[in-house]
Amino acid sequence: MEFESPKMSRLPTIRRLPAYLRVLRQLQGEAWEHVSGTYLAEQLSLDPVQVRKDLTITGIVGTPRVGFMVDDTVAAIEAFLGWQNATEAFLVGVGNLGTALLGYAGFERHGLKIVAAFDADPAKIDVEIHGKPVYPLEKIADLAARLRVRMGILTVPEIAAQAVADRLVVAGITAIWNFTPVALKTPGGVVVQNEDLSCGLAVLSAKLRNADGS
Amino acid sequence: MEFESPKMSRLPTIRRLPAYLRVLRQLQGEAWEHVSGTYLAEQLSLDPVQVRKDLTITGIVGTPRVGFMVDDTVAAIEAFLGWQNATEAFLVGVGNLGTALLGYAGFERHGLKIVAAFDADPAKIDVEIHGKPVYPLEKIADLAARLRVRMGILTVPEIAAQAVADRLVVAGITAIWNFTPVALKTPGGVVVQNEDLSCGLAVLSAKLRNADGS
DNA sequence: TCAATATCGATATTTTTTTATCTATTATAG
DNA sequence: CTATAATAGATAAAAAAATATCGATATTGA
Repeated sequence: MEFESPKMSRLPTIRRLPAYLRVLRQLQGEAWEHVSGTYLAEQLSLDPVQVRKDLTITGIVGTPRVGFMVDDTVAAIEAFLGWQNATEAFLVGVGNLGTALLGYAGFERHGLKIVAAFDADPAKIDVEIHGKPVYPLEKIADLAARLRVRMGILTVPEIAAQAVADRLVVAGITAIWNFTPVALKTPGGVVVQNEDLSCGLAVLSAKLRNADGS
Repeated sequence: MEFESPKMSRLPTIRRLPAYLRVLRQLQGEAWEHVSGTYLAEQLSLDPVQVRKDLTITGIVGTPRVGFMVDDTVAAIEAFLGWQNATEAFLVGVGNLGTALLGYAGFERHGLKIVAAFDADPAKIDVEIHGKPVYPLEKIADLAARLRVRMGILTVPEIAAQAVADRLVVAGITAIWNFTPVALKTPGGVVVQNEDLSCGLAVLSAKLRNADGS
């Protein structure tokens, strides 16, 4: 017999949780008490069975003929993702994309708080961008240790990606949100989430070519 | 017996194609003639069998003991994705993220050319951002028809997402790259690719919580 | 109280994706 | 010219995910 690990992978499920959360928060604003999986499914163009199955990963249970308690479900998803209290993060690479992410207020609703940014370009140092201070790369290790920051957001040019990632790892960063297209090599124990825009563009291109190509 | 459609879905495969392309282009720069699936797999931390299987979707064939012709493989992937000649696109919503995307030069290597931007805010109209003109939303339909643009990049605030998407569809746009977290309702025949950052953040959060939580 | 219905949760089935195994081919070395 | 090793490609197996089915339960209205 095999013990059930409290959480197997279920990556597709995890990717859908923020969508549930978004709808649920809106319902909170409208003072709903309960919501059915069927309703969530309709809002998100998903299958009701899939919604219910996804929600089980958080441990929440619904009641027949009633649905799920809205507040409890929000709490369960947030707890599952660790979004109740914000994770502090560094952002490295204050280019177009890095600047945009620094200015995105929505992260705070997603348990993420960017506390400092870093860049190799001296011209960008010591100015604040969207209220966040920008430091030279050399300060990463020192600040990471002092502020106990463990997450890094990587928005540097492709050519610098691996070197900066190495620097983050040395500084004790254990989670990297990688916006470069580079497949980073990191030691075990460091988790990396790749966010390569070209993947999505490829899917869209393929769909488009297939939709009108034939 | 069942006919093989020339391309079944194979979405995960399609998402990996840009990564192969990136490595292959680098090899082109170093004047490699051939490359083995094994080498590509190493570079991208993938399984060699998966690489070979993925590449078959493009129709490219390799030769034993040699591998794949680099130039031919690049051409095959680009042809499969329709990236040989650029698709022209509109971008709607010139906020932080929209501005960043307007400034991203890499799209041109991915068969995408943003030809115009749109925004609801009068203060943003009639200025160029990263060399791209910004027009009011009202001009979408007219310009889409005249320039025969079929792809729209959606970077508006969540609250405006569905309305703007509707406007794009009316204007004849058939492909929407959706950077809002909204599950858009669109008529059949319109392809939508969602690029919700919070999905990736959720995965990273779950991995992180799981890595040190236990 | 009782029947009807909406809804959850569990189980089963199908589909998709990944991984493994095996065979055939071809460049290279002897 | 032959043996060997690296590699593609096909087939099969395993794992993961999506989808369907069914029984149980709680609310509603008669």
